[in-house]
Amino acid sequence: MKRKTDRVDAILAQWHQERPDLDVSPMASIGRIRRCAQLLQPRLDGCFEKFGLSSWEFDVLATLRRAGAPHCLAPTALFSALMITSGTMTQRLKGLEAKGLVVRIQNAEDARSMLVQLSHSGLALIDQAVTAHVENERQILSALTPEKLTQMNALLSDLLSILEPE
Amino acid sequence: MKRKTDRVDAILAQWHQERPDLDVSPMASIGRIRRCAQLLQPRLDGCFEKFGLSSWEFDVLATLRRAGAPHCLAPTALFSALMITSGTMTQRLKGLEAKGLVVRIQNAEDARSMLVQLSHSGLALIDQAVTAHVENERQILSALTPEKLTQMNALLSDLLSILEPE
DNA sequence: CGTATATCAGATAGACTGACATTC
DNA sequence: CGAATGTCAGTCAATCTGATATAC
Repeated sequence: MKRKTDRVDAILAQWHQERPDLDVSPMASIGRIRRCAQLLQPRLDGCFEKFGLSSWEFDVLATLRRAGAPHCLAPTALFSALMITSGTMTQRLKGLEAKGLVVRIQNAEDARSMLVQLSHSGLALIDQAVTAHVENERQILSALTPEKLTQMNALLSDLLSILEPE
Repeated sequence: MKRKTDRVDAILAQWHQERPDLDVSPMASIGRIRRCAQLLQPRLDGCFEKFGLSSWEFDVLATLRRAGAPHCLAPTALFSALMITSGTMTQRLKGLEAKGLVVRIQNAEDARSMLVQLSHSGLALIDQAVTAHVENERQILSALTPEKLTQMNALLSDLLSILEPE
């Protein structure tokens, strides 16, 4: 049984026609990963918006939440985890603090460093948002069988191991 | 044989610890797709830069190149294919025209419409860049077996069919 | 002294919206 | 006239860089 063709197939066919000298097969996997991510983004954003959050706001709050009680991390830990620069982190935290979702407290053990902590409302909000987010993701994936998802995870994990800085 | 754990596994473990009430399994697939795309981006950009191109410049030129001789499309066709607004397309074309990579010509069949065409240097550049791009992608994927790539394509294609607007 | 932490100001790149003129 | 095409000006959100102050 042949699978349905998607737009990446159409692009590959065009390249094959125009550049028969090239073996463009690597475009198939990488193109699909990128296109999936691109199409996923607005679907996820739609859920975040219901909680007044943007994607990056969700990321910061979720990172703090995952860290466990007392839900605080230093800015350095945050921007390292989120793969952004320190200056960007400062900007993000300013915004989240203005919304009352995080508070900045002094780090008793190192006066250079701050600790960013989820506020009560920040904690309550991210807990609700994560619940909805996972449900949204579940809904998006509901058309795929558990077996396929398991396979996909294993394969993507292989790729991720290659891509991740060691 | 168990697969190597990646950072997504670590995130899932944190969520399991902190929110045992949630079944976060959908995060595994979607998280990996997004993280792969995120890590892939700079790897691809690095190749484009060798040709003085940004990612979006490459996208526009590649779309024109794939269309086949005479390598011209209307702006409307371009921004639809690239999923951006018309205003953004105008900006992009202005930049590419300034670099001499495309030319704008009148559409003889519809005076409202323009045709954007690859210039000689634009064609030569994108042909070189695509060759290098595919080789770069091939190198990135070289650690995965052809069988795994085939499986991954089939699974991602299933997901893409769900995500793509019909 | 040299390194690490965090912040800030300024610059930048990229995108979007809404108004517009033109043509179908 | 209503719809479509492309352009433009203006705005915006998000990022980065480099300089700075402080503390280890």
